Amino acid sequence: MAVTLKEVAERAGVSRSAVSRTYTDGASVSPKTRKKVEKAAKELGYSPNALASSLTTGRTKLIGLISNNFHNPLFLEVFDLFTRRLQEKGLRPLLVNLTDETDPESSLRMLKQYSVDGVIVASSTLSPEFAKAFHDAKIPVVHSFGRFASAPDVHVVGVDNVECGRMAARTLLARGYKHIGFLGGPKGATSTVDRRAGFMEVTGQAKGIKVKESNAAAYSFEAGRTAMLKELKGTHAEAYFCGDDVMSIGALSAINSSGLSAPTDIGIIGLNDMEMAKWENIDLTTIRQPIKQIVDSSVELVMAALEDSNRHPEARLFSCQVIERGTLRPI
Amino acid sequence: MAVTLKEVAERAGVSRSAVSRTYTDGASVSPKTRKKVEKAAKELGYSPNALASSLTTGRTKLIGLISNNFHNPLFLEVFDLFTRRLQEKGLRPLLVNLTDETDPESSLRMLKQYSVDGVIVASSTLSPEFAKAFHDAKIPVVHSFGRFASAPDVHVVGVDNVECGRMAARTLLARGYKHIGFLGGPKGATSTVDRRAGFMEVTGQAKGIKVKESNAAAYSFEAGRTAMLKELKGTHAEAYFCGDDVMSIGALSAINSSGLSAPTDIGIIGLNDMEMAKWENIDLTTIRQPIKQIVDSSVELVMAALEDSNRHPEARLFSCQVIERGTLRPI
DNA sequence: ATTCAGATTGCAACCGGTTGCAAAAATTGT
DNA sequence: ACAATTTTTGCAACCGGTTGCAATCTGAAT
Repeated sequence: MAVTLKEVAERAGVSRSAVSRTYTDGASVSPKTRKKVEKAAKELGYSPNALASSLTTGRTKLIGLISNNFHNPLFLEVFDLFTRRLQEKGLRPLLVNLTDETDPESSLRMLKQYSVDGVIVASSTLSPEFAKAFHDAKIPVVHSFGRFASAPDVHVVGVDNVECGRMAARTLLARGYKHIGFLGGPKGATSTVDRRAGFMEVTGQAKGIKVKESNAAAYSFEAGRTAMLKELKGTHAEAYFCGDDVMSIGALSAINSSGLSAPTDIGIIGLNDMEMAKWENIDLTTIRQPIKQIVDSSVELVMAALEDSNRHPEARLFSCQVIERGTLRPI
Repeated sequence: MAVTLKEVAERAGVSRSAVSRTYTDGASVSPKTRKKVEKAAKELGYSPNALASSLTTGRTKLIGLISNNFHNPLFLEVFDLFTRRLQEKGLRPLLVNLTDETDPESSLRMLKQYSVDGVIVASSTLSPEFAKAFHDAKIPVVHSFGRFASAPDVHVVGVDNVECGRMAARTLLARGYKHIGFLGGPKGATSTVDRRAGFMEVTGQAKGIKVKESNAAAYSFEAGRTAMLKELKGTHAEAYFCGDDVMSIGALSAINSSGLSAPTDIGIIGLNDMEMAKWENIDLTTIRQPIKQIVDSSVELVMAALEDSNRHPEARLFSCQVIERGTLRPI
């Protein structure tokens, strides 16, 4: 098998502790022994067993990265950012795909078995109870893209979805749309609920505005398309705020198949600003979530929580921004 | 911290071995003690520390999942499938994002440190040397979506890209295109090289066919779009085989921005059949890679390699299939 | 040369489990 | 009831490291 500390010690003619200390920073080793150890280690091709050391140190540098968003292209970007950032910080992502079939209990148990130092839950649709389960198991957890709460149970990093809803509404009103639609994501999702609240708040206060609302079955292309096709059968609004970018693209597809086009016949504003949104054939006006900042902040927060395990739960919010492209008429 | 085996043993009034054996299958424990142990474990909320046991058993059930494809939507599907499958088999994916900046050496070292049982390299563009490095480190490795070789250095699961090239060429010829184009991915990638070879083989044997070729800088939307825009400046072919689906979508976007359309003015056939390809606004004719089979087979193969570590390297190939949609004219 | 503080070193116990082995208990056969 | 098996059990050593502690070494100060 692999080369062990003992073999290196023998070869270098020092004690096992000396070898160990060479690879532990802050430990006291003379330059001379360090040299000897490093030489022997190189010759033998030794690298310390991180798992064995975790036994005594109590730190594995393993971070559970849990998500159920394996169909939303935005999350490929999110995973990219998370893995890069964690790697930079010397942490290792243990990926968990929380499908509908897998029971959360068993995922939790397995993460405990692998003694992850912390957990990042990357999902807007996941129930807060799930994140809370980790909290109860005394594992630091950060809920990324989670729901804002003024007194959160667990650390949350994300955007204020209520404000996103307001922002979308204001954007549509500013462009003079009089009949506007809220085409939300799945009704149960907290993100949908919050965005709707903000949206309705602003539109409710405006004069002479007609609002209609409906929901798609999921944050997906098909669901967005289906929902928009349904809209087009009745009297549709002049512009819609869609649940997210993927749904928006589905909606646009529905609009085009019906012989209409955006923004001429119907305006669309999405949410997320995933990479595809700026593809020239999509050119979607949308509200950008600052995913890089959310990711970086989540990693930073989970590391901080590692240091101080009963750190008080904290909510970090980032502001969104309207990205003007070609699916809303100009102001 | 967490509850340990010792505490359970004390509570149950049995030896530590008894507890250990309760959680090791195949071990000899009487139903009576097992009951006692399970009771105590439940009361204490005990779950065995997988890392500690790996120390003696030599198995972590950790599988390194390495990729550099964090921008190709196909790979979100691939990650979804991999994580699900690995989870089903009781294995845990340790995700590694091999960016251009990260040096492969250090990733290898880190995976060794975490004593992963095996490694799956999921990438078509990754150099075979990289996969080989693991092989040399005596870690079972499967190169998924890798290049076929009749005498492979490491296990490979994927498709025969040469045959894909032939298939694309035949499909175009069958539709009567006389002037056809190979719009490949990055020139260095083995997948590009192989597909080109197959494509040229078939077109070279056909009579009266004019072939032109060029390459995009990457398997990406932008690169595909840019490459196609360039084509459109000169005299373009009647139909193109594009490097992959994302590139195809970029190419289609270029075609549309130029006031042309597929398949009327130009035909496009892609490769992969990622989910987006069947979106109604894309409706891309393409060659399907059976990614589910590739993934399942990769997991199966890595498990087999775990059993028998000096199993002979094996190449598993799956056949592709043309999926007819709307970007090529009918036969 | 002597003293003494600070740096370096090795010993041995420990982290949370597993496992070979021999002793103890349960089962079987007569 | 007794011997021969088979099963179950606990002891103790081990997996690959870390770390508190006491012993040793070093160099500066006297």
